[in-house]
Amino acid sequence: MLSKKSKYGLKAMLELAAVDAGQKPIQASELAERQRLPRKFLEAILLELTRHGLLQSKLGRGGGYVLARRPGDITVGEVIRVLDGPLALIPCVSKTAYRRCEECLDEETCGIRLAMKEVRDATAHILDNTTLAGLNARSRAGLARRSR
Amino acid sequence: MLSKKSKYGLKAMLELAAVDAGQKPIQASELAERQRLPRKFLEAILLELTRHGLLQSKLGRGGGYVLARRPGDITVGEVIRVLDGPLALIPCVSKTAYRRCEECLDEETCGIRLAMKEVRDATAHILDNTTLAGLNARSRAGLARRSR
DNA sequence: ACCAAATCCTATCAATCCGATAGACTGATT
DNA sequence: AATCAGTCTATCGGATTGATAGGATTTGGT
Repeated sequence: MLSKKSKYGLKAMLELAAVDAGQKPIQASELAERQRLPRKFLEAILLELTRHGLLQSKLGRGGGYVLARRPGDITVGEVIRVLDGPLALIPCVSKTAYRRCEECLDEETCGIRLAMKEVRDATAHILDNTTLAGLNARSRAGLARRSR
Repeated sequence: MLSKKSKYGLKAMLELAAVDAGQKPIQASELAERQRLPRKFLEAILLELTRHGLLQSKLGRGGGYVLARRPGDITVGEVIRVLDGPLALIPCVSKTAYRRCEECLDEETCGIRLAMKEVRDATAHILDNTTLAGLNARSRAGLARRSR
């Protein structure tokens, strides 16, 4: 399951991407309100995203958060990896955080591993090619279609 | 993450599929030993798989477990759904167990939902087309390649 | 009839993670 | 100085996870 942490983090990032005048920072409280997210929890999430270089923060009055890169250059995969860890369903097929499965008798011929590798590759392919900008564009397209 | 429950369950199912004379039941203790899995925990898992009709059990002495269908007719997706629940990463894109995301403002235009739907479709496509027999065949193929 | 072997069932457990909140501190702006 | 907003630490209840214990029940062998 995708944790609420990732969900909330993505919502905030998408919101920031949608505004994207690229300049004036938006406060955590503002983001929380717009998306109806628990303020304090969101703060912790934004902090983590900042530490990992996906957001830039500005302290003090008039401060807040801005995307560290352009919305077309930040992928959903990145955000999820920061907040939830590796995409792979089992550690032995993770590219970013490989670990052996301790109870596995023979990794090379493990059937489960074969299946999970396929899943992880497909997932990574999708999420690493889905950018914030791209998602927002598709959202807007859906909205337009509905109101016709 | 794939839980150990699913992992252990799949290992046991694959082992049963590999034997597959289709007749003599294999005991939980036997399966646990061959795959080095905690016996009691595995028992509970096998029980659950039986309840959901993926295994057939035989009580009493000489009892044990047999696959309920042929190994080519049981998919990895089925097993995981029984033991871990829906494949979808968020409930609002699950086909087998749809539920609304309560904090979502507008499901139709939710960007996260769009991305997660793609992932769930790709995952389901893979896992629902991967059978126990198929996996075992690929394992054997890998083994043969190695020993050349 | 009896015993042994096996599944089935219930209860419980420690450990971990998840979602969330509180409060103090630091830095920037006016 | 006052205020605003991010940063840090600590803590919390609750749920889930992985696992074990102990017994009840069914079956086959002798």
